[in-house]
Amino acid sequence: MATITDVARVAGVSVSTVSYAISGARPIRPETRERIQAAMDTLGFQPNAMARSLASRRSLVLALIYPQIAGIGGTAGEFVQAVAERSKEAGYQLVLWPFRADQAHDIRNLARQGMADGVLLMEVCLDDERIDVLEAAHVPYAMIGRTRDVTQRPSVDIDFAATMAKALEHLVGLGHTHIAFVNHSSEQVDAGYGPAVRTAAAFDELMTGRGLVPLSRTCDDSPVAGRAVTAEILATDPELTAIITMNELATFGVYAELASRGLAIPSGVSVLGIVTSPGVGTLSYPPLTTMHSPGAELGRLAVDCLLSQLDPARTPVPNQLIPCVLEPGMSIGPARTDQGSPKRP
Amino acid sequence: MATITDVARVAGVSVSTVSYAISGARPIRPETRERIQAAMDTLGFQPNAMARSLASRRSLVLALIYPQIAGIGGTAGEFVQAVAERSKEAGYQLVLWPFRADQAHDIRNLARQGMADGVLLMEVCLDDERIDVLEAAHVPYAMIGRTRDVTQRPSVDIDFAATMAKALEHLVGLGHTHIAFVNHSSEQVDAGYGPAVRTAAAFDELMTGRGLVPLSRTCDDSPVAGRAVTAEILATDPELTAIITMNELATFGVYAELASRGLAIPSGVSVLGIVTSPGVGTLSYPPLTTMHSPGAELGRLAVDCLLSQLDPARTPVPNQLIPCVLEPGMSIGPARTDQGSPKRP
DNA sequence: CTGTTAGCGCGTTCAG
DNA sequence: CTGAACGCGCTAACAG
Repeated sequence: MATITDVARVAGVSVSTVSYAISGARPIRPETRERIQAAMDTLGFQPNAMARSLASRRSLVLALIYPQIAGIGGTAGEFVQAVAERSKEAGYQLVLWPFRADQAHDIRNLARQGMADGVLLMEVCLDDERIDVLEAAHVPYAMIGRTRDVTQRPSVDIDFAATMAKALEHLVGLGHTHIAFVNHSSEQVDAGYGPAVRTAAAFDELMTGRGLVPLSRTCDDSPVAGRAVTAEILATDPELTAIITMNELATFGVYAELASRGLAIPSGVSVLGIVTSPGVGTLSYPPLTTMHSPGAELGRLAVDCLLSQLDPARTPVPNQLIPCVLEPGMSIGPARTDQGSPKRP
Repeated sequence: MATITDVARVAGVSVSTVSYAISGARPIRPETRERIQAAMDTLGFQPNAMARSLASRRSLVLALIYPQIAGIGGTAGEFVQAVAERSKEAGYQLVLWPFRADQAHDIRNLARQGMADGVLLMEVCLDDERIDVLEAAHVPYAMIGRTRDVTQRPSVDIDFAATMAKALEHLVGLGHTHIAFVNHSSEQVDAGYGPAVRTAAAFDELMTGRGLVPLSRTCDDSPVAGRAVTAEILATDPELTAIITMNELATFGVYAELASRGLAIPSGVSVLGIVTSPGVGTLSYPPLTTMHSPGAELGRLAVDCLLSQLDPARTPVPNQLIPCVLEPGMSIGPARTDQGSPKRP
């Protein structure tokens, strides 16, 4: 493996000249630069990443801390992909740190080893000890999600309130007044999982604000649980005409339960999946109308947000909230009026 | 940030003693060891990863080269997760290198920078130039998938032939003789994408071997394409009673097309999804019977396979082929005999 | 515009 | 069992 010293010798210059030719941190005479380039080419020189990092005190590596990449839909996958690609564009590598939210100290210790210049946190909870630990250790970070206090901590997130507002506007505009919301599991709500908490809060507030009765339910992330909660919802409000789900797996159960009861979509009940991965709508029949997460955009923004802290020269990236994007399907229609249609048992 | 020198000073020993206490490469008197440990604790010492790598010439980092993590189902996500966790267990970090298969030289150059000790290749093609480039550069690697020549190159893979054999055995045992296979897209077949090529070959051979007529079709990865190919298949063989799909997105289209024709599953047509992600079966109604990819197991094995090359002391991991695992659903039944049932138009 | 050189923090010989 | 010292390959003063 050729070193910078080899290049310098072959090119007939000093090592610092080679170093500066590579970094461009100081002007080099074109003629010299060409000799150096030729030497690098013939030697197949590639700068040693470790030596470079040790000397410069910058690893050019970002760490992505995540609890769970797998799972249906690939929202997380899409996000990870965007993060990796944006990092590469910016000249950084991305390492994966599979830590749970309660392993804040392991994260801190790893960060202290200088392997990464900054960390990206996914799935931030309302009260997230990782944030405190990272701030105490002066580790640059950016989070996807938000803690409870919406202070000026670096973050990007989905605008859950705006997403719910758009969802309700759409449905109410079609005459729906009896609308249910199927959330993530109660465990996730209790754990302070931001999306679950914020969206439920927005649903309650917006429904009440419109003089409507919010029917909100938590639901385990599974089709089976989705079926059960649908049955329970229909029993609770026989007038129900629309269901908003924020639980992809459960949504398949919602479809199944409605089908087994002979309730057509959308003529019997309209269904709207929010905060979904792109494309999941097409997996159902009739195609589910969705508002999908802007995963790729969030990924890019998160990287930019973190990089703007690492390099003050970069234009700072403000905290951004991005609403989900409506992806029309065929699962939403006007509210059923029940005129002449058989009552459900 | 405390360094090893600080620890040595506080503990009243030399730096090399601290180093050996950490690595355990040479015996240290218990008393001394304790003083060192105490010093490390009070200083919150964490060894600098870059300095360590530079001196030891080992980065303790593995690189995962992937073309596409996103996509429905999360097979890739499950795999990535397993790789990251196994790496961590083994004391390695995992970096993501988002390169396409045709960027072999970029991969080589990155590897030469010494950022990673070895690379993992996903989605290997039958003729994969990355393998040649990596071997020429003496970069340790392990691949998920196989090249055309099944030589002793380090790899782990799904046993597509065995998977198809089990699938056919199951269906034929239930009386099915008119069986179709829905593959990935023709682009992927033409590109030499291993799973598509090997499984199709196995289908043809096994069907013919049983004296049956193989009806094999490529299909774009989308529900729409799945619908179209299902219609075409049914027109081609009106006696068809079973469909094997290796295309998750298309499978949703298969279901939709069958439903729209009033063909019940499984009484009209049985459907078996192979090489799926775990859990997708439950997304359909009736639940799809699947044979899901052993993604997590493959991930762990791939890491072990690579590590066994980096550290000759490890027990070598042989190339392994793992068949998919049957996950019973409700989409398979005995073959329809057509006695008394209305003929399709 | 270019060269010299002192570190960056740690691993690992070689002496003791 | 312990310590001193060199080197890993490169960056970034400082000196011309």
